Amino acid sequence: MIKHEKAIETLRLKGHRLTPQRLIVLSIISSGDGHMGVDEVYQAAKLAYPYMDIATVYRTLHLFKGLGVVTEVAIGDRLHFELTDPDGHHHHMVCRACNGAFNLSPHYLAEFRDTLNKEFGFEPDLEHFAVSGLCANCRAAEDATNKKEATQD
Amino acid sequence: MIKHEKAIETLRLKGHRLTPQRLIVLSIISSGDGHMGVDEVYQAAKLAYPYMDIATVYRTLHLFKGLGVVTEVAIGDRLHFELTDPDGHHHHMVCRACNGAFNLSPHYLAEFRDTLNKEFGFEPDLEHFAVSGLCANCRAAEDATNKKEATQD
DNA sequence: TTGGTAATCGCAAACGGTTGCAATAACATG
DNA sequence: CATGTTATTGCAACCGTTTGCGATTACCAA
Repeated sequence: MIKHEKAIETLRLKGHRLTPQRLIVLSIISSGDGHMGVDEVYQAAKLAYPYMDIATVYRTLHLFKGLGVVTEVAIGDRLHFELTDPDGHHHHMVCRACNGAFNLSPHYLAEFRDTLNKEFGFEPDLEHFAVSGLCANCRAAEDATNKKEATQD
Repeated sequence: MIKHEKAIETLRLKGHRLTPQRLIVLSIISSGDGHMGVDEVYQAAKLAYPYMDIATVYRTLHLFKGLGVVTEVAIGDRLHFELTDPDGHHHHMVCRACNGAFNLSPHYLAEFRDTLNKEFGFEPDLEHFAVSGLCANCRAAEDATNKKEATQD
């Protein structure tokens, strides 16, 4: 719970107000393990404070993100948030079949970033980075039932 | 306009119907150069066929995407579409400051994919891949006016 | 050419997420 | 502790995108 207090201090130092809503969202994110969907956070927050509004949840999460307290990761087409990892960032690989999320050490992205920097002067945003794809399990499963047809709406 | 006809044949072969709406969307995407925003496509389509609905545009683009006819690329938080490049894919770097999109040869992603494959057995979806970041111009501009405060909502 | 039928359409409502605005409340100051 | 200022809230409306549904229409077979 040290992170908790450090985040609160960050809030105060930057001149942001300490509202019950913010403390609730912070404690929910802190107590959950790993990334949480926005609605997960919202539902949990409503238990603690029934007037909680989804807009407040979004605003709070964006504020925390700007302060570096939480990290945003897009999983599928939904936003998820987790406490920023203090001992170095990690990234995610998200399987499009099973929706499983796997951590990816920044090491594997370092050379990619270097290349983009050198070749194009482009500085990629890798903090909030998730690579979509197929995990080893689902690849095996898909190879088994080998169907590759254009999906149709 | 060969792509055009090939795409039409793909539609028929897979058992999809050749509707005027689909042909219109196809010709718009074919005639535009590079990726187009959905609303761009929609507005152009309404000129050709005033009853065109935005839902139909989305459904058509998703169908084309499933067939490999067009490629989806998320720019900022909006979807864009372009004719699938037949001579090898390319990817995009999108600047978060100026929203400019720069093409990225697949070569620069190849080693990244190889690493993920080898280390994790993970096969990334790099077809519809855009790297967000800061382009060389905007980095220079940002260095000049050196402000780095937590953004606030 | 004429049906029959299922894919596709247009519409409207819903989704996840964002934003404008008036009311509220956190904090500083006296 | 009372007061003023201003950030923050809850609400409702909006955005881009998706989806359910009844009406339409492309396509196939007769």
